[in-house]
Amino acid sequence: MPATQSDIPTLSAWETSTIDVFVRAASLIGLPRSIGEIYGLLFCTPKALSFDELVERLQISKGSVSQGLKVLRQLGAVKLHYVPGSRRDHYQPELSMKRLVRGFIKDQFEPHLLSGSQRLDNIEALIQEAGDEASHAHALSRLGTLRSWQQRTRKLMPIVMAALGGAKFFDKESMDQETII
Amino acid sequence: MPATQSDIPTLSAWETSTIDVFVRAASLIGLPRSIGEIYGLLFCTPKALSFDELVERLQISKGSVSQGLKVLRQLGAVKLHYVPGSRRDHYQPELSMKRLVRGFIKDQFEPHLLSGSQRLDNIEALIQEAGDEASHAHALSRLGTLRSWQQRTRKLMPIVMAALGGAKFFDKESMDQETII
DNA sequence: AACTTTGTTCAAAAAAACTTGAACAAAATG
DNA sequence: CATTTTGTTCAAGTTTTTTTGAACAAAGTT
Repeated sequence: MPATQSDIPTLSAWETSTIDVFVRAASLIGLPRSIGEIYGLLFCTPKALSFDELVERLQISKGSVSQGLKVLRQLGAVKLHYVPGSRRDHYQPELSMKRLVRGFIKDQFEPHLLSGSQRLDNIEALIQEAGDEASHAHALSRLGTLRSWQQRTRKLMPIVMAALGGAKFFDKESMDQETII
Repeated sequence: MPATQSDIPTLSAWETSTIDVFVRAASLIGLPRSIGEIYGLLFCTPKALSFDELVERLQISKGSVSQGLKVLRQLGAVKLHYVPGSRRDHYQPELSMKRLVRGFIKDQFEPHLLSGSQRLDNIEALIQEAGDEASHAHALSRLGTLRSWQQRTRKLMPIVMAALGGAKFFDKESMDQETII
């Protein structure tokens, strides 16, 4: 008894529009369309969706779904949801903006900041061994600017997270939306 | 007397590495390599550079430099610098992190947020006219989440700008780096 | 006015990013 | 253990983005 519950229900108008919002958002942060589609459909759907349901409803290839889910898991943007009686993995979207942002920063931003530090040290060495003494001062000054930017970016992250975690703390005007923390 | 001061001085090692940092940064925020190169070279150089100097030193086409400078001007990331006795435009980099970030947000981020509002209103309409009454509640709940995210993003921007404008206000530990505001 | 300098535009070429689908691995089932 | 189910991998194909360079416009020179 296969119990095939797959009618491949087509996407409704509001689902299509909502997915479109996520496709645009994905592209804004440099993620491919397919990832926006996957997250978008999970976001629209009340119950957890399986791999196959994503393939069928979005009409994209298994390869895209597999890779897309991999990235989304890594970002912490989707969670595995165990469904009793099914062998398939089921996925649900992470709905906490704070966690979504943290995942993105940790995965896509911080690594660049870190590797940046080493690069700047390397640049300092290159300036030292350069022949032209006259321009050392300027080069070192600019390197200082770069280091200052990097430091300030690092300090910004906790502030952003704090603002998302308890907006109350920073903004007395709006203790209203407790929906999603 | 043409006074041609163009030796096409080749890029030094530290300049190449520094430009590389900006190429990576550009790619991180979704801007093409050539824009990172242009800003990077301006950043490295003590004096303002002309269009031609950018073409020659970076060895990229006039088209790329023209388009790249256009975007950088729009972002407020480079400033025109008048050089007496020269008919050419000369450019200098914006060195204020706060202004750079503000330019980026204003130009690349806010437009999406704005158009987003209209899209969400449109989605609400689509939900209303949908046939399936049962799922209205869920759809509207998710729309609420989207609106909350949008609102929180909007509130985040001023906080970020404030943190960059006077980090003093948020972080008592570091009243040290007054270099670039 | 003819010529030169300076920079922009845009169609075509090149490069990069994304998607597909078939082959493959891993694990459950009969 | 053979078979089916479920999902991953990756080379090849497709699409999108970026770069190039030649034609063009605008303004300054002589």
